[in-house]
Amino acid sequence: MANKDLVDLVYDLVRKVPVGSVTTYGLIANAVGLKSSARLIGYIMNHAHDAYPSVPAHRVVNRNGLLTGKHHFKKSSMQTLLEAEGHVIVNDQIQDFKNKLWDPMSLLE
DNA sequence: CTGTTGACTGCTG
DNA sequence: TCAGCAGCCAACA
Repeated sequence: MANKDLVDLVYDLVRKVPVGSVTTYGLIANAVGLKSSARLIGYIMNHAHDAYPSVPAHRVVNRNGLLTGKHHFKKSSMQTLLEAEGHVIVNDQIQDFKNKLWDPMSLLE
């Protein structure tokens, strides 16, 4: 098992986010060891469109549960995708966000 | 090689 | 409570 690039590691982690749950940039950054570099996650997710298999970037939001990256979804709206998975979006924000939040560290443990 | 940018977060005033 | 600033790391010009 060769060491993957940081980008691939983030992709793989996001793909493992369970349906009906969401995670945050900060938690992902922490899970890959970057801890304070949530911005990198955002930058990496920008490239996620070119990643294969496709990365469910719509399950990744900022720590407030706000759909900060929805503007980057060209085909389908981020909100639509989340609602299709059972999430409730109001004012670009996930309702009951804390209850739906999934910590990637729990997978690594 | 150097500087800028970015789907963020946390602290400080 | 709200607004502003600094920090973090990688990719691109």
